[in-house]
Amino acid sequence: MSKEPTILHADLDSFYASVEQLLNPDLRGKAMAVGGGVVLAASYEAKAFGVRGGMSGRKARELCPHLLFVRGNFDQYQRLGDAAIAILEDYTPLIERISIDEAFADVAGCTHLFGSPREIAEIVRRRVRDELGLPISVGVARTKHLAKVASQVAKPDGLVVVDPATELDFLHDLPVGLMWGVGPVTEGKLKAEGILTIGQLANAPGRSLRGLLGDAAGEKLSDLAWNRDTRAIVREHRARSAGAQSALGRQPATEAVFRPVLQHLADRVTSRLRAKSLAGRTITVHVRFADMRAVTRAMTLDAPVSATLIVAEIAEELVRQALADHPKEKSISLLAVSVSHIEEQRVIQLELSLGLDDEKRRPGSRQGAARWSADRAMDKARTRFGRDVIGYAAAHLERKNSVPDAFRELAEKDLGRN
DNA sequence: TCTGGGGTCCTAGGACCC
DNA sequence: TCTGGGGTCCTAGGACCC
Repeated sequence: MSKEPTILHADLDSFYASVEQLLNPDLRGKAMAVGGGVVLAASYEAKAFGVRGGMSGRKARELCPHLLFVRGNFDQYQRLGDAAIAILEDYTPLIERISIDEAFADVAGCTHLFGSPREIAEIVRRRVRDELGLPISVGVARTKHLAKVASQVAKPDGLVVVDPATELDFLHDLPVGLMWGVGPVTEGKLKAEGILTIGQLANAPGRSLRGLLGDAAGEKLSDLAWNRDTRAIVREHRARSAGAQSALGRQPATEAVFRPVLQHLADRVTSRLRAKSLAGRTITVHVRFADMRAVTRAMTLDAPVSATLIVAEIAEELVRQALADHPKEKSISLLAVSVSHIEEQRVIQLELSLGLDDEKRRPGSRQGAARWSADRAMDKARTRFGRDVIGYAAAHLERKNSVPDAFRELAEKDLGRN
């Protein structure tokens, strides 16, 4: 591992809210939030009242009665998030984008051109402020985890460089909740053991930690607490799954309700897969009941699929199973469809998408094999669920989106190259 | 207090194979 | 007839992240 801290973690502050305050001067200095039913992002002025992302709009208004809500300008978020990443790219190609507003960068190879990591971080922060008008916090350290912790400590609108000589001193005084992988549940378990700081976690016996949190999590947190983080910057991640979900409020758990929703979700997912020449073998559905309890049903096929109708029919059958297993649940509040075990599927993609896309041109000799695979997958489904599972489904869905499509697209991860 | 949408990884138990 | 161990895959559920 290198001696110098060259990993930057750059994180735009309260991103959506900052963009809204940038676009509309009337919102500056005010407690405001993006969203409606749910808070997608809150300004620092709102956070001072305890308003947090993910919180229901009602709860947020309780905490902060004068809170201003704005609908999102999602295309602007995409544009400005990309622009901030582009500024980082002026200094190094070694960038791992985590989300729309957050990225790691390794500047080890470019300090001779642009100065020390601290200087590069300062330049990036100034340029994002000057050119885009947005606050961004940056952490600089020897490891990804420490850089990320540092950027959280730096917020709002700050820079923290962790000196390698004192990194454990820096880390060990901080609360465990700042660690990557410690959420509310883990934090609660640790607290029950009297472990409140990262230092206390570091000094807890590894065995008891693994017993408390499981082998993998115990091991990982122990490593992170001692700053034994060996993860490198990864520029491109291959997608392992793709999914879509829709909150329904509270609707009767009937075929008339779930069929059109599942067809819409299947179409969203498979069209994304087909666009990247991908297909997947495992179809998973989530059903959340009115009481917020959720169940999962999954089925793995012999061959990968990406056709809307196949995924939709299997999803419907899985939902029927889930409902049959919970006969007392009369209402559902959310449905989700996801496809995993994803593989590249250039040839079969063309076949399965026949009639759905424009791509009908293909070498005739491949048709047989592709059809065979599709049929085999269908046969597997029929073996499991009965003859008439796979058929033609019509229903088109006209529905009022609970969330704008632009936000869905924002949340989608790029499934990969191509 | 009834909460969006898109992901990753881990665990435990069971089926199945050698 | 009863009994072992190791490995892989699948399913269901859960925690966590942005």
